[in-house]
Amino acid sequence: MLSYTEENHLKTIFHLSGKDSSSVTTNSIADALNTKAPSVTDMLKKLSEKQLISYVKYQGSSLTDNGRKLALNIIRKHRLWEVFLVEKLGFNWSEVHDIAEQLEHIKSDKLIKELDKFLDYPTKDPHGDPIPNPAGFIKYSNKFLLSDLKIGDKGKFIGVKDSSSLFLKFLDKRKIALGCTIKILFIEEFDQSIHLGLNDTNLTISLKSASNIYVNKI
Amino acid sequence: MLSYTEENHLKTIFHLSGKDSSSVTTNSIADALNTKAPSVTDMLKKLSEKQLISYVKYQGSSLTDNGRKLALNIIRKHRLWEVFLVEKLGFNWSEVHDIAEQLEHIKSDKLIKELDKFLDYPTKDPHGDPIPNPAGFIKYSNKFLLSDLKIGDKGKFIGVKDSSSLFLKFLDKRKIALGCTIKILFIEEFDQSIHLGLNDTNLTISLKSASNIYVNKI
DNA sequence: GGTAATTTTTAGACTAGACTAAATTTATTT
DNA sequence: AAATAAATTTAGTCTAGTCTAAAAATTACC
Repeated sequence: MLSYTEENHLKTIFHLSGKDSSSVTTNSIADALNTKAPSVTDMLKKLSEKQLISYVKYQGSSLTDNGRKLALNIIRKHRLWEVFLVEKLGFNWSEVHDIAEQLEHIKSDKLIKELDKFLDYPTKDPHGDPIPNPAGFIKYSNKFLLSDLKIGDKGKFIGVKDSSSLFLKFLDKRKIALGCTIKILFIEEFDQSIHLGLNDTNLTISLKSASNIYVNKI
Repeated sequence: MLSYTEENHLKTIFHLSGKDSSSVTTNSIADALNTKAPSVTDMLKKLSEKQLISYVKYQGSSLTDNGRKLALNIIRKHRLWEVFLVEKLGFNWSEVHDIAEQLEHIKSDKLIKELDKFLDYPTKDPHGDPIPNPAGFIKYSNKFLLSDLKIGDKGKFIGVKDSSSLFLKFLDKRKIALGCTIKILFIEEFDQSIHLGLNDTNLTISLKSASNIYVNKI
């Protein structure tokens, strides 16, 4: 049985690792968890003993198959609860993270099984991220921030990061709607503002706005 | 912000206190929480410092108004989650306690507000116990175990403690159904078996069975 | 390739919560 | 009312998780 803290470390290592399960530095974990490096070092030793990560002093850590499976189970729980909060309780996307952060640690396999059924087996959370299946398989999405695309790239608008009504109005005014296709035409060197092609029209948005828009690369 | 352990102590003191908020012994708390007396003593000092209980060395503890309010809020959360598990996720009464025991500690006022609305403002949990309102008011029920009634008492059958299918079949066979009125006719001195009046017929059940049946005294 | 800067680990201390064993207070019994 | 029993608290120890400061290893740079 893993502790709250052990679970959070596993989850964080997974998130920092990326698709290739690459090695993660101690400091990056500490930053992500709002804790200090020595605390993380202690935990890395512990998780290594339990064979959930492979850890080489001074060289970083990566999840073992077992650790990865556990991490994905926590992420599965987190995302299912997010769906519940948004779909059933009427929460906004932006409000659910902190609550799901607590709910993900509730221990009951049956609870998650029944919740999954109750939600009708969703495959994505409210932010568009894929929900791992019970066996720990995850279908990686090709979700990117619009600001991370290069000139010539195309993406389909699937979500926002900051869903304040101010930003949603901003999108509305420019006719940027969920599902529409966006093409990067040009990026200003000076301020990284982006010229987009959208529905046969062109427009320009700031880096700040582009950093709030998620797209599936196509 | 209270810790998991502080919350559990408050809740336990409430449950042991009864309607009159009477004083509770250190050992009884330790027993209820499956811990040892010295651990409880430490916590009593802490809760006393926070003005959540009044604690006199060697004399026992009782909740202050503030502590009572916090305890009732935890109980409110516990019971709302139980309703959710049974009504929405299809759990059986007997399975929900341990999970609700975890869920009751999730911290988010909005979550409970929305859950309450989603469940359509229930007033009782699946075991028939009243759900305190958001202000910390609880309508005490007159729920008793059938085995605690005296000769001549009458009760309305509202629930069972052990809801194993074996026991439910036992009730079925004797036509003891939710809502029916039961009168205590006589109690055998030798083995405390109970002679009941039920729908114009009489029957006898054992103490063990009577200890599994909840009624509202009428 | 040696020195400086950075990262990471070790060492040692702290807190919350738990325990055992011993001491103290309260209750019971004769 | 003294002696014994029971309940409760104190004293001291342990673990998990956290931290700061110092030491060690790695990386970067001239």
